[in-house]
Amino acid sequence: MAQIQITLPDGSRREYPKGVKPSEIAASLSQKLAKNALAAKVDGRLVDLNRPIDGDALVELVTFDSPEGQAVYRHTTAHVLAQAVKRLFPEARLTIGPAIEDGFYYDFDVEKPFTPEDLERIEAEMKKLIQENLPLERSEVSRKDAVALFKKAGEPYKVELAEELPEGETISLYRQDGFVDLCAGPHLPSTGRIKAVKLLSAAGAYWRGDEHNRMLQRIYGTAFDSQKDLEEHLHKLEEAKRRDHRRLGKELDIFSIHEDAGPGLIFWHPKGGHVRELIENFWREEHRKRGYDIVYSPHIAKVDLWKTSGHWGWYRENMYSPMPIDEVEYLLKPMNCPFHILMFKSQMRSYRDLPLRWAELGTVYRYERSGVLHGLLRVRGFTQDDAHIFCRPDQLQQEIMGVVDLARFMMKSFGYKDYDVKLSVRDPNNKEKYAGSEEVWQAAEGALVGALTALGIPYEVDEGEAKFYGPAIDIKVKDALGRGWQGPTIQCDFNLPERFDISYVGEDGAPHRPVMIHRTVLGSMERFVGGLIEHYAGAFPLWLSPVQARVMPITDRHHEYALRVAEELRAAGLRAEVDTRNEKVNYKIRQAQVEKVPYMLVVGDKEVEAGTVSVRHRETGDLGPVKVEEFKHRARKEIEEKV
RNA sequence: GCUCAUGUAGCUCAGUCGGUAGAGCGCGUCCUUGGUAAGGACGAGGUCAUCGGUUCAAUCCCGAUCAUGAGCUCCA
Repeated sequence: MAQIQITLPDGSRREYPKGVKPSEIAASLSQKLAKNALAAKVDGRLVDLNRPIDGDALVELVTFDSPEGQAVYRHTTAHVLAQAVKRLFPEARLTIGPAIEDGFYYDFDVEKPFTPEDLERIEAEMKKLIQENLPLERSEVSRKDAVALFKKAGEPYKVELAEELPEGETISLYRQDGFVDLCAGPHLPSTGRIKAVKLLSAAGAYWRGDEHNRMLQRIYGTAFDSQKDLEEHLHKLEEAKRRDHRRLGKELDIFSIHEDAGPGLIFWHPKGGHVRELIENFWREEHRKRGYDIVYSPHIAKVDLWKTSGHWGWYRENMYSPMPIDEVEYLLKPMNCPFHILMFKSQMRSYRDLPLRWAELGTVYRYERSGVLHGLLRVRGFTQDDAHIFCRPDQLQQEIMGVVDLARFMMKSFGYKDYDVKLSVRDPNNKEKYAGSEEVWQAAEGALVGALTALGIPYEVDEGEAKFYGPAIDIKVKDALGRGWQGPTIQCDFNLPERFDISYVGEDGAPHRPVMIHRTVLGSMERFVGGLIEHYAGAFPLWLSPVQARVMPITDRHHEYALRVAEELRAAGLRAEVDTRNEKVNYKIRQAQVEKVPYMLVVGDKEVEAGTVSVRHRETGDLGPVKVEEFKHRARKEIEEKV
C-alpha cells in the first residue's frame, strides 16, 4: 500500500498508509489525543475525523481547547437538537443551526412557539440521542439530488438553501440515524462524544434575519466537554445576571426610567448624578490637559441645517419629527457635529489655528425602536462625550495618535485592562456606498494605520465596518467578566467638511479643506456608566464612590465624636457621612455592605478616647483602628491612584 | 417594529379554578445603648399597569393599549 507523509504542527513528519483517517493519526500519537480530538485541520481545512487523507499533508488535530473545536462540537450538538425536535415535533421544519460564541442555536418553523416545558422535553430527548451514540455520516450529493431529497422530506427551507448553493460547490449531507441535514460540516464522529449540554432559551427570529420574512422559533443552547465546564459557564451567566446594571442601578439608587415620562429616557438620581459628575470632571480635566477646548451647543436646529449635513437624508430614521417654531421647522439633534462646524465657520481660519480640538458633553436624541431599548445601554436620549478635531491633512496622523493615547488612558483609568483594536474600512466590493474619492480614503486609512503602527498597537481589519463618510478605529473593551463592550471610536470624516464647504487659509494664501476627526472615548455617559456598574459589580473604586466613608457610632454617646470625624473628613475633600440611626453596628455594617460603601468607620469608647476610627473595608474587612489623620492620608492616596 | 412571556404595596414575590388581596425586606412609632453582614413590638402602605367587553359580580376570563424582559436588526 502506498505511503503518504503527514506533517504535524510541531514540524515532525510521519509516514502513514494512503487513505489514513485523522482519527487513526490521533490514535497513533497518544491515547489522550485519540480521546480528545474532535476534528482535524488538513492543510488548513477543517474536516471530519474519519475523512481519509489521500496525499502528503499538514495535519493538525483539533480539540475542545481551540475555538474551531468548540464550534464543531457545538455545531454537532445543534444537529442533535434538530433531531430531537424532529422526533418530538415531526411537523417542525428545519432551517439553520450554527455554532455561535459560547453555544449554538437552531431555528425551526413551527406553528406554536416552544414553551419552557418543551425545552425540557427536548433537552431530555437530546440526552437520549447522545446516549444512543449515533454515528454521523457524511455524504456528498449533486445539487439536484439534494433538492429532490429535501423536497421529498418536506423541508422547504433546506430546499431553498440547497438551490442557492453556488454552482460547483460540493454539497454535503450529514446523517445520524434517520435524521439528515444539509451541512458543510465538519462534525463529531458520533453523538456520544457530546458530554454536557444545556438548552438555555427560546425566542423568535426571522428567517435570514429579515423582518419581512416569516418568524421562526429559535432555540439557544450550549455544550461543553465536561459537566464541570458547563456548570462553570452557567455560573458565569448567573454572575452576569447578578451584575446587571438595571438591577444594581435600582438597588444602589443610581437611576430610574419612568413609564410616565417615556421609555429610553434616563433619570439620574443623586448617587448616579454624583458618579457621573465625577466622571465628567475627570473627563474635562483630561481634555484640557490635552489641548481640547470645551464647547456647548443647542439641542435643536432648523431642518435645513440637517439637510446640509446629510442627516435628513441618511439618518432620518433615527430622528424625531420636526417641530414648527415661528413657521420654521426645527429638529432635535441626533449628533453634535453640524454645530461644531457652524462654529468653525464663524470666522476665517488660518493653517496656524489648526488643529482645533472641540469637545462637548452633548446631549442628543435618537429614535430607537421600542424592542431594542435596554436600561442605560440603549436609550433614546443620551449625552455623548463628543469631540471634533479640525486639522490639516499633514496633522492627521499626529492627531489620531493623540486620541488613541487619550482613549487608552481613559480605559486604564476606569479599570479596563483588555481591549481589541479594530480598523473599520470600506467593504471592498461595494465602494459606491461611501462618500469621497479613492485618494482621500487611502490617505485616511494610511493615517489611521500609521498612528496604530507608530504606537505599536496590534489591530484587526474589519471590512465593511467604516462609516459612510470615512474609516475608523473602533476599540472594543473587555470588562471584568471578559465580555466585550463598544469602547472609544475615532472616525475620519471627509464628507461634512465638503458638504459645509469649510476651509482654512494655507501658507500659500489659498483656501484648503481641513480634515475632521470625530471621536468619543467613553461613548455616552449613559452607556458608559451602565458598563461601569457591571464591570465593577456596583462596587465603584474609591475615587468614583458617591459615598466614600460612613462613620458608625456604636451608641448615641459617640454621635458627637462621629459627627466631628465626618466633618474633618469632608474638610479633607472626602465624601463622608454618619449613620446616627438607633441601630446596632452589625446592622449599620450590613446596610453599608449592601450599598457597597468602600469604608466603614466604627467609633466607640476606645476610638473616642484615642482619637481613632476602626476601619472596615467592604472587601478586606476589619482593618483595625487608625488615627483619623492616618485614614485621611490613606484614602486620599487611594483616590489619587484611582484604584 | 415583529414573535413570545410578564405586569399584584417603595423592592422581591405569593395568591384568588370570578365574590375587591398576602409574605419578607424597606418605611414610621416605641422599647432596646448594642463592637464588625439583619435585636424586639406595633403600625402605615395596594382603584391587583391602563382602557374597554363578557358577567348579578372581574385583580382573575376575552380584546385593545402601554411598559418591561428574551430574541431578530442596528448603533453611543
